[in-house]
Amino acid sequence: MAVPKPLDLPFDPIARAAQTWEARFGDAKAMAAVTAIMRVQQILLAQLDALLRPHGLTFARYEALVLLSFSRDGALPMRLIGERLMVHPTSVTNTIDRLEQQKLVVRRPNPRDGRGTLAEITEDGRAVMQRATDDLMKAEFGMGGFSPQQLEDMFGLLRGLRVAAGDFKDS
Amino acid sequence: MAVPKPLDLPFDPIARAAQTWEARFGDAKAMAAVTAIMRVQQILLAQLDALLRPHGLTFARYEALVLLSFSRDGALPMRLIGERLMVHPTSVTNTIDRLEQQKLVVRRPNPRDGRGTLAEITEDGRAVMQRATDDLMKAEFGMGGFSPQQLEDMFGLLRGLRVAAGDFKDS
DNA sequence: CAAATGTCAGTGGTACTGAGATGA
DNA sequence: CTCATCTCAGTATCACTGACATTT
Repeated sequence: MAVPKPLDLPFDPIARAAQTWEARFGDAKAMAAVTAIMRVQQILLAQLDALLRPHGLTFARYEALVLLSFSRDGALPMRLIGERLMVHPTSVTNTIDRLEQQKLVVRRPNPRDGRGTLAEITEDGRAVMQRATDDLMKAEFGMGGFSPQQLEDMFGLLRGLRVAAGDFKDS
Repeated sequence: MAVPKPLDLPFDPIARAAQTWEARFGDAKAMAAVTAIMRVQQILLAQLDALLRPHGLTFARYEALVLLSFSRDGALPMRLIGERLMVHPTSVTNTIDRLEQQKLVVRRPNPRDGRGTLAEITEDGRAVMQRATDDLMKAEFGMGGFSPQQLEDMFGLLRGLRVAAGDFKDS
């Protein structure tokens, strides 16, 4: 996925849609916020994937590598990976399949559960993850335009929605 | 896409990853904000698609219908649709293809440009759009947990990133 | 036995590249 | 002629359903 080309419209297309919406349907704040989130996610994902492509990674695979590298012995059950990354079990299978083909991860049976499989990051995997992380941090994850306070504000605002969706129990 | 099942983790998986990240790589605010945006987009899209499925729509197709219904005579050039919705030309073709199969939109040549094609919303299309909109507004676009002020704050924060990405010129 | 774990096959949606037809 | 518009074929990625084998 390439970085979206600048459109350079002379107006904000979402704000314009919101104006018409107000006149037609009423309050447009929720609609405008949702549309903006969708658009920003698309922009960020395109930027991150462009940064990660030279390393042979997508953002989803990168996240899996980071998670594994953070674990005690570099290995986690498939089930747990899906839980932490909040993705569907079949998506975990797919992600780990690809990482395994790239030799960044190996599968081995879970010694503590005959049903289970562990995904374990390899030395290659750690090296690729480190180089990719350097690039992402240099690019500030595409969030260079924001102050530390704004980043915290955004995380805080979004946290409410994640709790409401049942991702985790608020504590 | 179904609504993601509640995971009900006893902790915030993104916050936990950010903790480890701080210790390992340094400042994690950008990474945490990006990950939260990705997750929230996924949650919202799943909710909206679930609301729209009974109407035979996805969010992308719904947005196209709304845009067309807002236009002066219910018809717009394909090129303009892509510009306003900020999607790739081939994605516009795909979206309009499906809406046309559902008889919610018809294509006709652009009388003012022999190269161009207009997509025009049908009466069926307007009716489906209206019913879908009623449902989405009842569900507050999945943003029921936020105050009007919070919705504006979120839109304002995200606006900066959209301008930086070149979506439109700040005015 | 029921429940959990993981995989596989298949479907549907999105985003893109590259090529090509047509017309401004 | 060049450029813009649109479509098509093909690729990659992702999320999901339903079915299944295996083990707890």
